[in-house]
Amino acid sequence: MKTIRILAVDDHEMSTMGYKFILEDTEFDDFKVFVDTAKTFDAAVEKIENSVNSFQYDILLLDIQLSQAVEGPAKTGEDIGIFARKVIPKTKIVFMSSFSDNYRINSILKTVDPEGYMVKTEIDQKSLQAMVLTVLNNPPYYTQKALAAIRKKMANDDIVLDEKDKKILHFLSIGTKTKDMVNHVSLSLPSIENRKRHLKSVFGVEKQNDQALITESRNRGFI
Amino acid sequence: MKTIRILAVDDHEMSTMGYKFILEDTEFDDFKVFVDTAKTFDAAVEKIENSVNSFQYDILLLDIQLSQAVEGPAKTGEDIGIFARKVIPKTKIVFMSSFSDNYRINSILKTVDPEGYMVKTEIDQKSLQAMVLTVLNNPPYYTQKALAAIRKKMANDDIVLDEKDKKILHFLSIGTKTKDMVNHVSLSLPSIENRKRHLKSVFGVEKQNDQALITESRNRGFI
DNA sequence: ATGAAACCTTATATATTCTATGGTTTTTAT
DNA sequence: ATAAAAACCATAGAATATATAAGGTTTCAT
Repeated sequence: MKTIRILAVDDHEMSTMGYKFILEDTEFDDFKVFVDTAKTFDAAVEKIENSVNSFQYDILLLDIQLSQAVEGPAKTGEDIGIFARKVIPKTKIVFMSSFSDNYRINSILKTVDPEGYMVKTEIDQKSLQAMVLTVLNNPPYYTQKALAAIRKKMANDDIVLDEKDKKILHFLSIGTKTKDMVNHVSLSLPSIENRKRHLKSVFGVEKQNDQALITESRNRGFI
Repeated sequence: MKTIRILAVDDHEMSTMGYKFILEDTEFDDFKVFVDTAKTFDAAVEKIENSVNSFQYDILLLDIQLSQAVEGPAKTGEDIGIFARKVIPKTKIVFMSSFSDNYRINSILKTVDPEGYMVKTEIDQKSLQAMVLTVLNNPPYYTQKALAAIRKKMANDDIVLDEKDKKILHFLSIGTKTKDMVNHVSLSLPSIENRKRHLKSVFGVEKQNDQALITESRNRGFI
């Protein structure tokens, strides 16, 4: 019988062990599953590299946030995904993330375009099994919370914000004063005001205060 | 026991009857289902209007293409959805469509943002029942083919085309010659050439012919 | 009441995009 | 193989949109 090889990457050993026990104990029709695990970015990359010229994993289960071994730029599950797409493009990638916020999901769906995205609170035995089957045969597999975020994005797909708009929204959301934004956004004060006005009109909160703008951008998944 | 009221709109009576028989025969835990049907745009709108000040439907099942009663601008299920969102915003809307092309799905997801989208070839008893439950309790519900289209869109979300770009791609795909496009796009010939060049660079098919551009835009779900 | 920040307006400057023109290369039909 | 048609490319000037500077008004907190 065919063996499906899975590599589960998560700094919480309990998670990877959970995936391993559940999936290896499941009786699939056409195959059995073997789950390999890795706890760090480096360990995961090494296992992937070793697999390139031999068996190659069928599925990668990636947590997004991994604890850092050394100081420096954060090495996340997203980076593992980007790396894996290059060296083993045929391997299916599924993110297992505690993040259900739109911003993060949107980012992952663009940079890696994974075959699956599961929000951790929605993972259980049944969904894990369904995920494996769907990802292998007829991707993608998204859990409900991921789907809800995706739906929001699709509904607001006509609204396009450039980097400056996003920065303005971000600084606004953390309470930065408009006049202080010139230090962060590389635009003149009137331009920033102008863009804020424009954003308010785009989000349908004309003539309302900044709080309304922040709330609405959050609702639509832009912050 | 609570009754869930559904209005199914489709010009093929076989479809609406199928939904009716299956759903009314299903034993749901907390409710039973009553399915009303309509075969035309006008009949559907009338039933919706009549419901506004009385029971109000819980779910609308809408086919996109409806046969035309009179000549004139096509009145589609999409229009019914837009109308329903205005007069009965709390009613859940699900499209039951033969279209699985990206363009159509993307459009619907923006204009109506329905709680569900089912591609007809994927509809069966089980999926119908799951759809009702999901849409009522935890939307959205999309079938796999719809999901595949949505995934494509999300992965290419950074590429933004305006109306003129879309027209150029469309006319290109139906074999219109570049020089003839000036009659359709309201741009000068050099501008069209320029946009084509730009599109090719955006889609990563620089220095290749138009066929490559068309193929790539199709792959990414823009045509 | 007063100062600070936010908000708005107008004129000018800057940048982007479109067009017109004229050329070169590629394709197509004979 | 060759001539005509279409596609492709480059440049300069026109049109459009966006940013800035300067100055005024409104709003809010103390």
